[in-house]
Amino acid sequence: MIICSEHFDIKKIAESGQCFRINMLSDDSCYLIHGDKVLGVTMNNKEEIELDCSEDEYGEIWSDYFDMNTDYNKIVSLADKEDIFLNNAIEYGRGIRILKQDPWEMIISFIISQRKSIPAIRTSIERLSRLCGQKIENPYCECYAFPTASQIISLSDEEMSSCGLGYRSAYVRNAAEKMACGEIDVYSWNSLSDEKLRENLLSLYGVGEKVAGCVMLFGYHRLDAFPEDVWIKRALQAEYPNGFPFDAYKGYGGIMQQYIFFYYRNMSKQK
DNA sequence: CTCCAGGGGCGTA
DNA sequence: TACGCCCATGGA
Repeated sequence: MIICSEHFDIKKIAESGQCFRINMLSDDSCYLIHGDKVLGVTMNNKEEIELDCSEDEYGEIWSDYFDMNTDYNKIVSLADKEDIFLNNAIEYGRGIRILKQDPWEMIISFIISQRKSIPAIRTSIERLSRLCGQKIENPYCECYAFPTASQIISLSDEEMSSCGLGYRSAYVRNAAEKMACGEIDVYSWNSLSDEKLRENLLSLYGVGEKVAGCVMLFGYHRLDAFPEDVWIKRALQAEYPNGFPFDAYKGYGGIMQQYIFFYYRNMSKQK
């Protein structure tokens, strides 16, 4: 089916560091893996997006996954008109959305992400899924769902190392053991307050402030979460010597964070 | 408080 | 081909 939005650029979303399972086939075409589904996405032109699914499946799964009920025009219009940097970042990143991804997948993915580049994270997650995830029949690729906790704990240390997890293996195994034995249920954390959710995430071995922030934003859709990695820290230091106006953007600071991250990182790469 | 492991991708020579 | 650089967290 076809959807229309000026805030939907799957390539920018794929490069924005929030999702590691979008595989670009060309500049405007890709497939992505979510749960036990694979979806083909093609950008026919700037504002027309073709999704390879039925209207029913779109309504049941993808509309929510792509967060189509959030009005990005309204949010970006709230940016301070005198903040040239932020307005440039928003214009440059137009099309980025915050996806609603699976909390369990986000916890493990961002534990793996620490001290890794985006391509390296993608490689590790692909290997892990291939090793123990459920195979998904689809017309695009040999695809495997992101593994469950019990699938992960079935792996030997050697198998985990073969995914390039390095010292993160112990973090991943610890979280999977807690989840598999029922000590924690990350899906039930959806109902918690931001503060309690952050506390629970930080209690996991290998999860610090930055990883917790990413999981809150991308796995629990807490739009106030503002994960600060090195790029964001550099951007805020360079562009907001008096501090970023968090209070002015209460309720969607995480969206501003995505625009700033994408813009600043790409500007730095250019030179 | 400071220091540093650890491993894969990437830019540079 | 080879080398240095990047990098989030826990633990010494």
